[in-house]
Amino acid sequence: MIVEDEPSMVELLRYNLVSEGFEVCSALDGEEAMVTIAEEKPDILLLDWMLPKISGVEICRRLRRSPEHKSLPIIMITARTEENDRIRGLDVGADDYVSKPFSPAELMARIRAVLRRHNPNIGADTLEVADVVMDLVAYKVRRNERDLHLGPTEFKLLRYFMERAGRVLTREQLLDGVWGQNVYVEDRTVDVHIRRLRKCLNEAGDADLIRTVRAVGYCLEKEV
Amino acid sequence: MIVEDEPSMVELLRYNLVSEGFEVCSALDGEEAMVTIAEEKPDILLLDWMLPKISGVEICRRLRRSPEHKSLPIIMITARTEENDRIRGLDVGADDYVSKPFSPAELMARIRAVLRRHNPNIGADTLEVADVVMDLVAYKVRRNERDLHLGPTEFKLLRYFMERAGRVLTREQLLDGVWGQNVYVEDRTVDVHIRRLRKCLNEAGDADLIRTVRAVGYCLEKEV
DNA sequence: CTCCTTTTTAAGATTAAGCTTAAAATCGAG
DNA sequence: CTCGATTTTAAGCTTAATCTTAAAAAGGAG
Repeated sequence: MIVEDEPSMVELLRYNLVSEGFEVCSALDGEEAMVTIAEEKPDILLLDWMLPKISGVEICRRLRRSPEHKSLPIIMITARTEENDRIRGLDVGADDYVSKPFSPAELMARIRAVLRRHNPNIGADTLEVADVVMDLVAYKVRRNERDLHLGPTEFKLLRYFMERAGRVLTREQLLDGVWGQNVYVEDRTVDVHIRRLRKCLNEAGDADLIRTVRAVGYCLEKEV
Repeated sequence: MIVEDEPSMVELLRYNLVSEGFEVCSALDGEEAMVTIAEEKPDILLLDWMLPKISGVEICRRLRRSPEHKSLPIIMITARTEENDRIRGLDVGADDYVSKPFSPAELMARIRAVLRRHNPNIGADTLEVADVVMDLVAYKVRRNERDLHLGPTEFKLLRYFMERAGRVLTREQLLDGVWGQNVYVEDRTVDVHIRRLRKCLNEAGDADLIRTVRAVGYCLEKEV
């Protein structure tokens, strides 16, 4: 998520991020940012130091105080190099700082570094849970050196699970996350796709990685 | 529980709360609120300042007077920032105040803060009592490094106990809290589930954590 | 110690949830 | 437009969990 008041900068960043495979959302000022963060639940924040209404510094402070965003990775974008020392001095809890002007390549590198440090799964071009490896660039999934052939929905479903391994997800959450918010399909549909996903994953007689939690939903086990 | 007359606001709040793992109910005006509070017994109230029929302020006052809702946590949602000081001045006994417009993230943070202050167990994603650990995210329970397999009702029952460890709970309270208000089942049914829960908990020959209090109910011991 | 109350236990009936299958509907490539 | 692949729905099947019942055991008062 980009928080930045200058539209041209937003577009520059968005272009670079999207072409690296990220999903991007943005906010133009601090107030909008707080709302959007809650709605979109970003995995990382690119936060401009200077912002209308609530300043970047203030957003950072607020986020660090809130329990569920305490560990949201933040990269601050600051205006001039000379200010850097001062900024780092009055550390507001950002994970990294980048000063304008910066090269997109450098920013991408820093983003990946911060994401990797925080959660090795997000932002990587490959997800790993138990003995399953998902290559997000090649759109391939392997388990135990065996290539799996998944349909589009099974792929998205497995990806959603792998990004949230160890959490029980309700059918409703899965429908929201995998199918989309305003799509109306039956709960039972999830069961069918779970079944297909299981079939592929456990083809070689491996243990079932997807745990059914009766009356709640399903969970991808972190470990075999 | 949300008490708010504007449906779009109710939906926004409900969406955010549900995706954070809360169970949500709501009322559209003060009269309905008083009834629903009695029926649903919420753990916390989000209360709009301005409401048709009985105002939010009045509800707050009434609740604070009533013995069984004296300590029900309340977060007031007020219309404008400028009024805040005045409102806080004529304190009606709410635990916190949030002014519109607010970010859902901020509200969630405040909810968790108020809940934590009131009962450190509710709203947390893991419960610990004696040597039992319940993971509410993964829906797993362990005692002494041993994974327990509980059915849905046993799980909910144990959760209810753990959130109220050390208190004796009547069968009626358990039925209300675990089964729900409008469900009609026999008292004896509780016994059977208690038995099943005990069976799982004490499988490895551990001490019985659930104490029977004759003619009253059951209690989960805080310590072994 | 005895009797009455309450709880525990066990077993069977019922209900609910999830799984499987197949057919209908939809989507997308050629 | 057509065909094949994928997704969705619906129905019946299977299994698990729940509730009830009733008998056995335990607890407490007199």
